[in-house]
Amino acid sequence: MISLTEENYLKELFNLSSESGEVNVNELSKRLEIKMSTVTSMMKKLAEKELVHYESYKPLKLTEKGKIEAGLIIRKHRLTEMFLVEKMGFGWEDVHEIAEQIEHIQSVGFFEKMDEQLGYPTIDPHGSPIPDKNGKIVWPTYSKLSECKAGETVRLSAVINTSSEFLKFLNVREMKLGLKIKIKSIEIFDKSMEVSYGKKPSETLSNIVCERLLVEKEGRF
Amino acid sequence: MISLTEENYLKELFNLSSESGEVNVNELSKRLEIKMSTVTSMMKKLAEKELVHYESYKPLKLTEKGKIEAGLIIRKHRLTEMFLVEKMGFGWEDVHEIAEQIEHIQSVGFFEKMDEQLGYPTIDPHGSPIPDKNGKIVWPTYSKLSECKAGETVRLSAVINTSSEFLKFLNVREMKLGLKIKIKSIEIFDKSMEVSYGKKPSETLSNIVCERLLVEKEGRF
DNA sequence: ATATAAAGTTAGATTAATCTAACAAAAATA
DNA sequence: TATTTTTGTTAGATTAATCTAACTTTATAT
Repeated sequence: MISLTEENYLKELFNLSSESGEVNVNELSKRLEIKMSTVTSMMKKLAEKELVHYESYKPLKLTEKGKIEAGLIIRKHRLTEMFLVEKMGFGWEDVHEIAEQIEHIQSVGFFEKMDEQLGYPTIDPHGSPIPDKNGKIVWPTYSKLSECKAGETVRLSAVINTSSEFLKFLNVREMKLGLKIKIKSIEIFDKSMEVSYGKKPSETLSNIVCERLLVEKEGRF
Repeated sequence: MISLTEENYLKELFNLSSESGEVNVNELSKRLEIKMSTVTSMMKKLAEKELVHYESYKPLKLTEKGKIEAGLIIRKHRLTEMFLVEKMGFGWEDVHEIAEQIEHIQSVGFFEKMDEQLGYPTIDPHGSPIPDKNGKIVWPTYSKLSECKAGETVRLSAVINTSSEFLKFLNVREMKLGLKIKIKSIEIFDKSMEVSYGKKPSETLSNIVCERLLVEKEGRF
């Protein structure tokens, strides 16, 4: 049995390793807001349970079993977010906090019903892929908007940061997933971008923002 | 702040006192499947927090504050059960276990959305009243079917036991809330009742069952 | 009314999850 | 390379929630 606390460690390990590859105790500690000493002892416990490969002073790694368990928790989180947006009328900026709690509900039927009612979605409201019933996840090949070139037209496919402040920022600018964005020019000095999209003929997006927007390049035709 | 564990004690205290009036440590202990010694120490803790009136060897009583807090938890439980049945397609026999978990979710918006989508319901799928936003509850004046007389026609308004076995028993017999039931006769020996309802011209219900069915007497006309 | 049973309490131990403080290893820098 | 900083570990304490075992109070039954 995996405790709620252990679930949180597994989930953050999973998230951190998809973001930054290698995960160390310090990073995990900061992310969970739990002291390093506590993280170390929890890693030993999770290693006992064969959910984590742990060696002193080495980077942390989930075992295959750990990845699956983490994937299943993230599946519950993302299905919940989708349900909250699609079926309950929440904005994408309000769902994270609730999903953080509902992801720990133990009930196969509950999440199966959500999945079914949503028509078996594969991405959540922020564009992140939803792991399948076996906990497996496939990340589509998105690029950061910040890495695109002037003149390109791209489609907004996901957002990296799901903080409600960032999402509200996007709301104000009428930016949502699926939006077609044209990159008009890039300021070399600060890498800010002048773009057009929807009804907006010209908006400037800072590099900080562009780093957090994932896009797909439009087939040229 | 009230912990999840404390919430469970408050809720069971509330439920037991509406069922049986006075609540003692032993009953609460059995209901929560927690040893009496643990219950005693938790009662002292809840008394510290002014949620329970506690005196050694005396029956347990919620304070006004404790009743409100308990009412708010039960509100979340019953709104959830209603949501699961009405909006997610669960049967009334499957919702208790899930609601036991979701009742602990901390999010005002989540339960407000449920309430709104359900049209501000006042009873849950088992006929129990849903406490209002202030944690206040009003029990309608139901009678037990077992206390009715032969010849009476009554309407099934609530079920006392929400165990999935009992509810499945009712499902098999096509009994659901709102059903009009005619009491044809009562067997004096074991107090079982011969009744008719819906498409069933004659069914026998044991006293055990009749004790768990709450009904409203139909206005005679 | 006294003995027995049931209910309730107290003391002390246990477990999970956390912390602080001291120490050790690894990485960065002078 | 030697020193300093950062990162990681260990040891020991703390808190919440639980338990067992011993004891006490209240209720029940002869």
